[in-house]
Amino acid sequence: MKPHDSTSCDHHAWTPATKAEMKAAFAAAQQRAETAGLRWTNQRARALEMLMQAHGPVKAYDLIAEFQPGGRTTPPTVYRALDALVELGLAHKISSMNAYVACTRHAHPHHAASFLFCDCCGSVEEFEAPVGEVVNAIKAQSAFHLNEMTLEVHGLCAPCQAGHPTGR
Amino acid sequence: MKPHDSTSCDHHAWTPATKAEMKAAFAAAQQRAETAGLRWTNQRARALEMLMQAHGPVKAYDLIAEFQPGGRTTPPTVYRALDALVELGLAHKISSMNAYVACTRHAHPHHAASFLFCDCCGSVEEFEAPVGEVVNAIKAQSAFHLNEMTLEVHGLCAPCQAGHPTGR
DNA sequence: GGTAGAATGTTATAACGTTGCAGGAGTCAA
DNA sequence: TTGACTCCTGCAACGTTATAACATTCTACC
Repeated sequence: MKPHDSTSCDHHAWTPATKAEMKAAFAAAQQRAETAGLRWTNQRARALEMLMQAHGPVKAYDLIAEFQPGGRTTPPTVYRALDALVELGLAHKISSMNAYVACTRHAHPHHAASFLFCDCCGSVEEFEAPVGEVVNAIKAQSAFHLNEMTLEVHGLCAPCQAGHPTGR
Repeated sequence: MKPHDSTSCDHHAWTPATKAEMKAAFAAAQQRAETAGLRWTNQRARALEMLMQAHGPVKAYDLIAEFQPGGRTTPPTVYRALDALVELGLAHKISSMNAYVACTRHAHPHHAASFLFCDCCGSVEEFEAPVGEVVNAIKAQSAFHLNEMTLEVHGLCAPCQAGHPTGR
C-alpha cells in the first residue's frame, strides 16, 4: 500500500500538548532526572518542549533548525539532549523514520514503546501493546533476558480505511 | 547495561547459510519474485547471496564495498536490490542499526519481523513472536488495519547472562 | 522490429549522526 | 574558597546513510 498523494491528505491528527500538560510533564521530567542522577538543563527542557508542541514525530534536524529562535544550534547539542530524554524515558526514537516523539505513557517507565503508523495519511499513534505473551515467549524460547522492546506497526488508521483520512 | 568491551566478545554466533540452504533459498526467491511480478535479477541474487553468507546483519555500505569483486558499485544499485528483497519478504531491514538481514522465516511471508539483539555481544537472532494478542488489541483499541509489524528487542542472550558470551 | 515497462547505471547531493577537544557550570570535601 | 571532580555544552570537522534526477539498457510481448 502506497501513501495517498499529498492533495488527499493535507491535515493534522496529532494534538500538541496543552499548557497544563506541558507544566505537569516538566515537573515530572525534572523529578525523574533528579532520581536518575542527571541534570535537568535548559537544552533538555527545550528539546522536550519542542517534541511536546509538535504535530507528530520530529526529525532531529528540524529541531536543530529551530532550537534557538535567534541563533544557530549544532547537531551534537540536539542529539545529546534527545539522548538524555530517551534515557530518561521521556521520549522515544522512531528508528524507521529517524524521528523522535515525546512519550505519552509516563505512567509506565521504559514500557514497550509501540507505535501505529498510518501509511496513508502519515499519522503516528503511540499505544499500549499487550506484550505479555511475547515476553513469555522470549524467556521460554530463547532464555533471553529482555531489557527493552520497540514495536512499529504499519497499516491504515480508521479514517483512512473509511476513505476519510484525518491524520497528518 | 553497556556492551562489554571488544576484548571480551571477539567471536561469532551467527551461522552463514550452507550451500544447500543457499540453493533452496534461491529457488524459493525466484519463485516468489515470479508470483509477485518482479524479475529475479543478478543484482538481487547477489544481494541475497551476500546477506545469507554474512555473519549477521549487514550494512548497506558494506554490501556496496564488496558487491562487485572487481569493480565499483554505487549506492542506488544496492539500495534498490535491498528494497526489492524486502518487498519480496526475503530480507528485513533493521532500522535501529541501519542494517539488513536475510529472512529466516520463509514459511511465513510478511510475518511479524522480530529480532533479539544482545546488548553485550552484539548477536542478533530472528524469532517467531506470538503476536496474536497484540494484533487483536490493535484491531480492538484502534480500529487500525494492520499491514506489517516489526519488533526489536534488546537485552542479553543466554550465554552473556551466564558470563560466557558467544555472540558476535 | 517496435514498444512499453522494469531494471540498472551515473552523477551529484541531501539527510542523518558522530568524534574529539576545549571550556563552562554545578557539587562536594577539605 | 580552593581545588578536584563530574556533568554538560559549544564548536569544527568528519563520517555514514540514503535519495534525487536523469540517461540507458534489458526483457517480455505484440
